[in-house]
Amino acid sequence: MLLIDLARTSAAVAADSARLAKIRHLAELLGRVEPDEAEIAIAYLSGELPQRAIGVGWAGLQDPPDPRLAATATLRQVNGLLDQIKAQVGPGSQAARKALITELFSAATRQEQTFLARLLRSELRQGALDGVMIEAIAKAAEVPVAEVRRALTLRGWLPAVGAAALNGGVEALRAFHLEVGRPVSPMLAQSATSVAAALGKIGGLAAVEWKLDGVRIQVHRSGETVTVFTRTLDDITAQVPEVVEAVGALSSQDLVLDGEVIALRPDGRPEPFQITSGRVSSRADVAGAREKTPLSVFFFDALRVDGADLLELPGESRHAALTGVVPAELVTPRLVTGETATAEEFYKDAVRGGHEGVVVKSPQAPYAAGRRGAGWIKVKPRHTLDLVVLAAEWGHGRREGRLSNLHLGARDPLTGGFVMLGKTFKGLTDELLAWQTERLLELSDGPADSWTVTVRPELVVEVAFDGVQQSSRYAGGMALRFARVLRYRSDKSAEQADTVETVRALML
DNA sequence: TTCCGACAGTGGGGTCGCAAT
DNA sequence: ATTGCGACCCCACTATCGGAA
Repeated sequence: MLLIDLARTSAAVAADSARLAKIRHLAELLGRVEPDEAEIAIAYLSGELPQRAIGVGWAGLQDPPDPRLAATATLRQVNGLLDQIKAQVGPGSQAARKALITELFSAATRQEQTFLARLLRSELRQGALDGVMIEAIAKAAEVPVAEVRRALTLRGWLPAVGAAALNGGVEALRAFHLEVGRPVSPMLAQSATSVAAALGKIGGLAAVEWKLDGVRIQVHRSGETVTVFTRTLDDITAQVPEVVEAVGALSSQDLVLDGEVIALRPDGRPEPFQITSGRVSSRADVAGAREKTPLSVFFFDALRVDGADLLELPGESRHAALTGVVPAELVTPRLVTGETATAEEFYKDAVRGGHEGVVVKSPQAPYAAGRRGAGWIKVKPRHTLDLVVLAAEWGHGRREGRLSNLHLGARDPLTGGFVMLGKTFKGLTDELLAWQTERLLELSDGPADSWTVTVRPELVVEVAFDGVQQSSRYAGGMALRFARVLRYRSDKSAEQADTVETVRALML
């Protein structure tokens, strides 16, 4: 199959807003792909690379060569070049990758170049990724969608599942099963604004668990071999020997567990997320890092215990299996209750202990691998501040032509100026985007550069955020975590905005 | 007919490893 | 030694489609 076939399909998918039409376009293409190219086609058209990451990003794609006129590149050729690009390491690799990118783009037409650039930047922008591709695969292979979803749950990588469906039908899909050593996409949680709201969504009895501010892990054990995966299924076994030892010490030889690693201080309170994150991603001198910043591990779910797959079982049964093989000190603190007051007290305890909040879980829900299931609902406290807009950046994609990303500042009473605390683009409706674009252009005091408009500091915006973290990026040494806009405060002037002292007090 | 679940898109701060300067 | 880039850790929120109610 030719690359141009994919580029054309992608353009057609982008041009139709209806999901069913997108599915038709994708299924039509999958219906004529050759068996040995199915994996490549599915990967590209769902916005990922079979190589996963190849070391080329936004900067590496600047100044593409002139496109050619005839479309002759095949999927096999393109994918072979991507393999070569990924294989470049060591001194001179940047130039070597650049040369291969030039070779790749020189062999592409204009439409193919556009498709490749979007694919390599992970910005396909065709309104279809895995979710739509699953349906397209089912349609093209003439198998039930549920069969594709089930196989994906167990295999974790859609191109492999899709190729099996196209080439082997339902039987090939049914051959997928949970394998120790091969990670499963972790189940994710929805959010609620309060414990009461979360309990309301679950209805009746619920399990309430501490939400620890660490790194999600999935641990597999087969005999003496323990492997640790992250949320995106990366293998971090070498960075977390504490986890390997803890699971290796359990009596059960055959396990798949879901949990969190976190750096705790000697008094048991959590370190800031930055500390845990740094420790987990640090590959050099793990033993030394471990001395300084030991990791603790807590498990909250079990997907497999001693040969039994538990994914389909209710949450309570999985948790019973977990506590059957893991000692209490390695299990995330948890309470089962139907009482709102009891659950709220537990939540307050967690927050007082320095933790993120809680996850409220349905005792009945199965493990919805790879999905944001309604069976898990997280609740976290929310801080708010009234901050001043210092500048705004032009948006991309559907926000093109709109001022989108706001630079947020707190008042500094000492200087009479403002200290930047970060940016946010979240929480804005289309209506608000239109309004702020107009208003900010009125307040503009000239563009700082081609994508940022600086403004007179007059507009006050109420911002919600999860916490304040240390920052080397901003002059005040602080940055907001997960800032989002709640509303503009047209009733307030900049002199009434919150001050840096208020923010600094939140960091302690 | 209305409601709501699932998905895609739009980007945020921080940290590490690596290659280039 | 420092800098820039890519990848990945944490992530919130809105708009939209189409099936469920």
